[in-house]
Amino acid sequence: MPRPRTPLLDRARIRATALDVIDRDGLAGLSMRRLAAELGVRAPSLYSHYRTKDDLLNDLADDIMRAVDVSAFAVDWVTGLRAWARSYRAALAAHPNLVPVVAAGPARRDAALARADTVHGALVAAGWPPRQATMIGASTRYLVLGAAMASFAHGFETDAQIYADRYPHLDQAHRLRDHAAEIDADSFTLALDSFLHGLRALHTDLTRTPPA
Amino acid sequence: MPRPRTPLLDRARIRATALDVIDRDGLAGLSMRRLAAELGVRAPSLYSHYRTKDDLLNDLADDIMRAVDVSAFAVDWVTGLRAWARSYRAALAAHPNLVPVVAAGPARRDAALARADTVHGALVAAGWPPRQATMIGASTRYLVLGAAMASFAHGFETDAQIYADRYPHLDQAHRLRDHAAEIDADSFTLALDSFLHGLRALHTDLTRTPPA
DNA sequence: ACCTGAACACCGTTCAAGT
DNA sequence: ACCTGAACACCGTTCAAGT
Repeated sequence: MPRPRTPLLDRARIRATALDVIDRDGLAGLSMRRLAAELGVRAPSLYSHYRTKDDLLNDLADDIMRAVDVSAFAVDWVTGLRAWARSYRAALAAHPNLVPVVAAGPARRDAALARADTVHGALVAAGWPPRQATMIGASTRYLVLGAAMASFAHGFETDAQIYADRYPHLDQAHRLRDHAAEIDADSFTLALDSFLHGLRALHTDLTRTPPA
Repeated sequence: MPRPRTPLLDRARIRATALDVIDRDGLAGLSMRRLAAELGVRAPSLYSHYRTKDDLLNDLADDIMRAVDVSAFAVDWVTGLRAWARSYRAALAAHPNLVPVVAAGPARRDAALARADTVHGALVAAGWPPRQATMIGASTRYLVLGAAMASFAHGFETDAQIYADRYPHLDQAHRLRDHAAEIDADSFTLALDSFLHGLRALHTDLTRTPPA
């Protein structure tokens, strides 16, 4: 089948199908050949639309980042930070198999950088020194990506009871496996709230003691 | 070359060489063929010692985890938690290319599970309810793995100045790229201290209000 | 401009064969 | 028991060829 009047592929359709495959079969389940087959086409055709598989994956990650909401910084920096972190986590949880790609770095991703820019600007506007603002953004990112990546649910997903007798203290933890998703959510909330609690204390000190 | 009197390979030598290759060329740089070549042998020989590449990678991750120190829980739970988190982070920073394997889950790793068991036991002994102890362990793991995975240094390692005009607030952040490792270290400390600060407050409430 | 078959240089893993 | 060559079923990507 040579070039048809109307193209068989476009970037949006390639991305949508690629994301489906990744959600269904995992990141390792996506190959250019399998993706092409899913699209009714041969692998080399994809290279007419995406220069490399890596470019495609980065575009998918950028799509994910577009769902992250930083609008709550308009209220105040604590509200903004909490809402940012929570929507960031939700965006990743919607496509857990793609998290390693997102974690690999925002280097070339517009949506990720635009949001980082907003966060940094809002924190500086709230009185944080630029370096602290950078650190707060980085810390929050650690927490969100760590929670998405190292989720309790994922960590213990296989072979459950086996450890019970060898690691007595983990027995409790393992019996909680059924509620793993809930534990992940609560652990994230605990970490985020504690973090914000500490930051608020720091910010108070900061505004009480003006820079010399 | 058929079977020599003394075996050419053993698991320890395979692991040492594999870790060298990963440190030097990245996780994607390790293939069974390249590893075999480095060891002066053919790829199939490796399967006489390791059942799969995955088993080998998990053994490497377990080696890393063996360097993680949980002994400070003997002092008190805050000291223990801080020392655990810091030595965990240091262990990962020593082999950053292996972090994705560690993050993928401790499911089958003795060293990781033994440490998780100690942490959980120490927290419960300090008066935390088992579920809270699980959450604290999970949260700390999020933070450590997130910091190792989503390091600021790594995220912006390529193309620096390009973003400066497009994302004005990030200009500062990018000019700090030279100190990226330092920013990562300080961000981790900030997040960890804030987290522990919040936990201490929770623990005080907990011991003041005994369970009904 | 977009899709194709064929090809290149790789993968992880299996297996029969050698000693 | 340990190592080998050959093979299987894959990869990402390139490229000349077709329309």
